[in-house]
Amino acid sequence: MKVKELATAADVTPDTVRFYTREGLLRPSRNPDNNYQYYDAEDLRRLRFARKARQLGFSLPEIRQILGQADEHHSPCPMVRDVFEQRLAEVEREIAELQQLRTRMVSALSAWQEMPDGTPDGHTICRLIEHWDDPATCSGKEH
Amino acid sequence: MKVKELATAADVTPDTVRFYTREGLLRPSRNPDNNYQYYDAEDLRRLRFARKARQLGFSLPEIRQILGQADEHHSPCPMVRDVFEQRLAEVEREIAELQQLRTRMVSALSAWQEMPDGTPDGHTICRLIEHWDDPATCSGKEH
DNA sequence: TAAAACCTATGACCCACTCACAGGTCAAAG
DNA sequence: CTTTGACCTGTGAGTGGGTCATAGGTTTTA
Repeated sequence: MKVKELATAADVTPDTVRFYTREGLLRPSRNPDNNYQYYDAEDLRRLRFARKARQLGFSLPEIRQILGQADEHHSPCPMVRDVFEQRLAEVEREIAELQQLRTRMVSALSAWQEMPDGTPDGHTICRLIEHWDDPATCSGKEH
Repeated sequence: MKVKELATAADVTPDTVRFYTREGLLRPSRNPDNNYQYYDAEDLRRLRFARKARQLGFSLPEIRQILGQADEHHSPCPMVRDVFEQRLAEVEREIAELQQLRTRMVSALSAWQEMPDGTPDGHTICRLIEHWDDPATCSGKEH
C-alpha cells in the first residue's frame, strides 16, 4: 500500500500517515527506484491501534512505547492499564478546571448585565474585567 | 520598575513579562545606557488586566485588541461582551468533549477488568485497546 | 573587588498534527 | 507521445502561551 491507500484504510489524512512514519510509529519499506514508501498489513494494524489509543487519551510517546514493548514480544497491557488510569485522573482534573472556569465566566456574565460600558480614562481599561473579583485567586496552580 | 519588580507586583514570572513585552501588550521605556526596560504604573495596570482577562478565557490576540481599543479611547466593553460569550460557548463545548472522553475511558476501564493481559502474537498488539469499540465513531469531528 | 542577582536577545521546546512549497513519478486519456 | 491530474518526496513553518537554556552584559551587595 502507498501512503494514500493506507490513510484511506485507516480513515486519516495522508499527512498523518507521513507524520506517524516520521515519528517512528510506522515502518514502511522503500522502493529504491522512486523512493516511495510502501506499507503492509502490519502497518495498518499499528496505525489503527494508534488511532484507537489516541481516542482513549494516550499520547504519541506513550503509543510509541507500547508499540515498542509489543515489538519485543512483551505484553504492553500492564503498562496500558497503568498509563490509562493516570490519564483518566488527568482528564477528570481538566474537566474540574474547565467547570471552574465556566462558573467564573457565568458569574462574570451575570454581574456584567447591570454594568454599563465605560470609556477608558487612563485609570481603567474595561471595568467589566478589572472590577471582576476572581473567586479562585487563593487556589493553587495546576498542570 | 524593572522587569522583576513588575513581575513580582503582578505575580507572574519575569519570563512572562518579557514575553508580553515582545508581544506588544506592554510598552516599557528604555534606558539608553544599559538597554534595560523600565515599566510604569500603566504597564502594571495593563499586565494585571491581561492576567485577569486570561483567567476569564481571553486569548492574547484578543487582549491585544482590547488594549488597542482602549489606547484609542474607544470603549472595549462591547467587544469584551461579544468575545466573552463566544468563549463561554467554546468552553462548554470543551467540557462536553472531555466528559465524552471520560465516559469512553470509564467504560473501557470497566470492560478491561475482565480481560487478561495478552502477549503480542503478530495479529494483536494489545487486546485492551484493539477490542475496544469506540462509542463515538459516528459523531462528527470538532474544534 | 568579587560574587550574587539582576538584565539583554535569541531560539528551542511542549503537543499533535496541518498546511505550504518545490519538485519528482505515474496512470490514463487525448 | 504528450498532457493532465493525482499522487509521491522532504523540509520547514504554524498553531497557543508561555518556559527554559544559552551566552553574554550590568548593577547591587558584602
